[in-house]
Amino acid sequence: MIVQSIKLACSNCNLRELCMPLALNEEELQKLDDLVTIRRKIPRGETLYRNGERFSALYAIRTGFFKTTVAAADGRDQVTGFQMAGEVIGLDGIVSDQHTCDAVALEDAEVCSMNFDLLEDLSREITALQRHVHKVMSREIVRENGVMLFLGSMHADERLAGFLLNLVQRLHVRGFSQSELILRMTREEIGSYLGLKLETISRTFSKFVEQDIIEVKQRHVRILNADALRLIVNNQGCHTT
Amino acid sequence: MIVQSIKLACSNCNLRELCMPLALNEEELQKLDDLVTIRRKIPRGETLYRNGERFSALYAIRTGFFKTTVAAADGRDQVTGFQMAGEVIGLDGIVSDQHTCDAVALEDAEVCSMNFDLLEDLSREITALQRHVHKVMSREIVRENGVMLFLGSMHADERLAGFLLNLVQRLHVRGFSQSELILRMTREEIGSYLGLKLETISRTFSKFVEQDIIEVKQRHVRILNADALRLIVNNQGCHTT
DNA sequence: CGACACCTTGAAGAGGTTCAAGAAATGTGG
DNA sequence: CCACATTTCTTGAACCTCTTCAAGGTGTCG
Repeated sequence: MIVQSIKLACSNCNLRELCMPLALNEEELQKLDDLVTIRRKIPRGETLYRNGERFSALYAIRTGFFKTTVAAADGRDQVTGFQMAGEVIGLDGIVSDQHTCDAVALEDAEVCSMNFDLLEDLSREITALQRHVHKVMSREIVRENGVMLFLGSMHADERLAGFLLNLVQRLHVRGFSQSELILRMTREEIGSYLGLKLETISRTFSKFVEQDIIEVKQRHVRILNADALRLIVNNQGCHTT
Repeated sequence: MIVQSIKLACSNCNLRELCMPLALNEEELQKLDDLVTIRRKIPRGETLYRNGERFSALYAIRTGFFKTTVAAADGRDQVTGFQMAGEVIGLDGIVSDQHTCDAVALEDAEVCSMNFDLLEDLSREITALQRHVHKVMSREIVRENGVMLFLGSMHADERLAGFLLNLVQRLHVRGFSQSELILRMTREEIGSYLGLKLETISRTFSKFVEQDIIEVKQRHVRILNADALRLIVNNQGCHTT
């Protein structure tokens, strides 16, 4: 757990548009910079926080890729999300002052730590920041609603197609390709997130490859036919069998 | 859509402990009362809000019972939650100023409408209220994490057992029995929530009845052996087959 | 009382899982 | 830099849970 006291500056951060999309004046930006003072590096495989740990801060991801998981009483666990640069994690800890899931770096990562008490103080002063915090939390609720729809009423190929489209869309917003991506997680982690076994993920990938919808070389995926994926998600992909 | 301008008073509300568990002074309570001025009655079967509708307020449920659903592009829909008195709904609308799910009353209901802009204004003034809003949203995120765990990695009997325990626990907090409950929703709605078909719900109920874990008379359920349900959820109920 | 929505149960079927084996990639230490 | 161990991925075959389809039963409300 490496904590560095490097002075950061939201005002200069190229992720601000994603992370803090606000129209702030000079003074407000300065206060924001004062809030986000600590940067933490999380090597691949290490946790940013764990279930049961005391909650004190939200984290804005600067670089890297995370998964969050919740554990059942008997040890089974479920991936609840994958998070990338510009996204905020740690919201689960607010309600009970304890984190209720684990956040694990899937590649070397760097996060900006935002002390939550200070964030609350500041968001009482800066209306736009208050609104932003509310939107970040609401967005997470809506995202989870979408996952529930996937898990509760979609087939394996629909889930995986939607997953790929979602990933590539988020990467595209960050300036990456619309059609190529590198998976930072294993088949097993994808499976856990989608409520499927790793073998099913592998088979479904193979099926998509056979249909010339994607190319797969290990973690490297190229989308050849995004429309086909969209049709599959919308359950109109039956005739393509 | 019946809107009444009845003057309400949080200060007198017997649900305040659930809905707004705050230590507020006289003046703050008065401001809260000013915020919550509109009460809406929603007859059974009607919607409080719909996907696509403009978002303007959160709703605190005074009486009655709701379900929320999200719809897929092809029409399939998924129940994302059941909400009862003292719970707050509408959080999904904050992020995009539009609701992204439907909220349907499963029995005649009454809600207190809280204009969200005013709520934000007030929560900048009252620290305890700000904190409370954050906790309500975080609680919803954590709840949905739990549902994802259910949907993603549990069997039919585990899901239903967990569902019953959760319902009865929430009812108990509200002063109802720990062992008896009346289901306000159909088997199909339970099934949708749990990612199962209504026949599976029915069969699993029957299985629990045969094992003397519960009694079922239509919507009326009596829990005879809560420990057995807990064992099932924790995946230690195998030997009871 | 009749119409309708809801629930139960059986039998057949499908989608995904489990088990197993081997291949490919990745990392480690000499 | 190569050999070896380990992790990850793919694919096949058998199996199982849940779904689908179907029919009949129960409760409710005008």
